[in-house]
Amino acid sequence: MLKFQVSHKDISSKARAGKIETAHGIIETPIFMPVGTQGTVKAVNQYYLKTDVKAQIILSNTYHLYLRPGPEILEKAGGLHKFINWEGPILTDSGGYQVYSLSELRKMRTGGVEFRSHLDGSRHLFTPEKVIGIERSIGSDIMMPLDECTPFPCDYAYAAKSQKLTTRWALLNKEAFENSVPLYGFEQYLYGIIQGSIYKDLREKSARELVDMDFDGYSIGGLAVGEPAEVMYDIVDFTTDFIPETKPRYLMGVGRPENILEAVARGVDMFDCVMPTRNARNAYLFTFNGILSMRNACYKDDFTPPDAECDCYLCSNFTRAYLRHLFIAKEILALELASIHNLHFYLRLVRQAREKIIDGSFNQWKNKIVKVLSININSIKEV
RNA sequence: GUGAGCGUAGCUCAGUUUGGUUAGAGCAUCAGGUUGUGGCCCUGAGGGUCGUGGGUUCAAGUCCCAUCGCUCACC
Repeated sequence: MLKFQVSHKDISSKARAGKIETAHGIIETPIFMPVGTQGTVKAVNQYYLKTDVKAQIILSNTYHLYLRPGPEILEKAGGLHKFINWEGPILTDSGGYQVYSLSELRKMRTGGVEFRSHLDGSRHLFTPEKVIGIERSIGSDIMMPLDECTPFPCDYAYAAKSQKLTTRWALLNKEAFENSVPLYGFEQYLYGIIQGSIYKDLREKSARELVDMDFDGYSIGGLAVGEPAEVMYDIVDFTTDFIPETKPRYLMGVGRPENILEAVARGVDMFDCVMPTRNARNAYLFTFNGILSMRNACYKDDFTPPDAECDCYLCSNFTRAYLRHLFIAKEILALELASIHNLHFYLRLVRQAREKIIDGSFNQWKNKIVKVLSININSIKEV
């Protein structure tokens, strides 16, 4: 069983601070996991990931790694950690999200999902057993089971049917997990993914069924797919009550900085999202004073750091004018610098959240900071 | 000098044959978006004396004349 210890609880919210112990290190929660779909956090090398971003765990993707480079290569390499030279923990998503996001290419079957590769059109079948096998080849510390991520909006009948399917698959995932062994000499763990769209009775049913199966942790999936943020918060708040306090809770694919803080307040411990890295590649910087859109012309001759209060590699060495120039010129360095900054920001955000939980001031701090996080700094300048 | 071709948005060009709503596209510029990631993609905006001048016509980017500029070929 995965070791997880909750050390502090916030008084005025459901926020908690804890530690997850894996073979590749301890993860202090709440935590944000940078997304490295194909065995690389896009545009950020492992050195900066460790030293500047201070990532404690990264996420990778079973679907993408299965198609390329393939499980055989990963096994020959001695697992993903060795292959990519990342010593810290790794969590793998199962491909359940790709079932949703690449939905034109797939067909749901009772036993699994049949899909066509987005790379070459070849046909493949993912079953719970197969996915666990691939995740054994990858050697991720924390594995996600195959699930179905429902879209939004999603009618009740489909959500109910899908939730039932995800639960059935969860059982098969668990069996496959228990009937297989790690390939690289260290323990791997398996979470359960709670589905049920925006319907509370389905969320409760899903949570209860999965908790009965006793997973190492519990993910909340199928959110942040287009529903209003308030609906997401409400479902998260409702769902975390059904997850044992002694298990880590992971809100998949979330989100904006303010989404993360609101979810921490509702009892979530783990997050991942493409936003800091994808938006970085689109010149969108997060800061504790708001958002900077670095392509904006107003930064053409702004020779101040992107965020004067940030000590990341970008902000302690370069100016807004230079970064804007790099983006306009489509230089690779722009993507790297902005990605480092945004990840640095996200990890600093959850680290601060943890500190505030520990010293008992989380909720007030959260309410104050959420207000400024989504402000566009450029629009303030013009007012 | 002679002949031919070309001048339409910042750039590259459609549209001219057969005159007919408010002259378009791609790129660029400017501004938004992006939630278990394809640097992709999506949305919106600004930008035009159709080289210039005259003529024909109800109507000209389109037809006619002149003129200026550029390119190529030949002297």
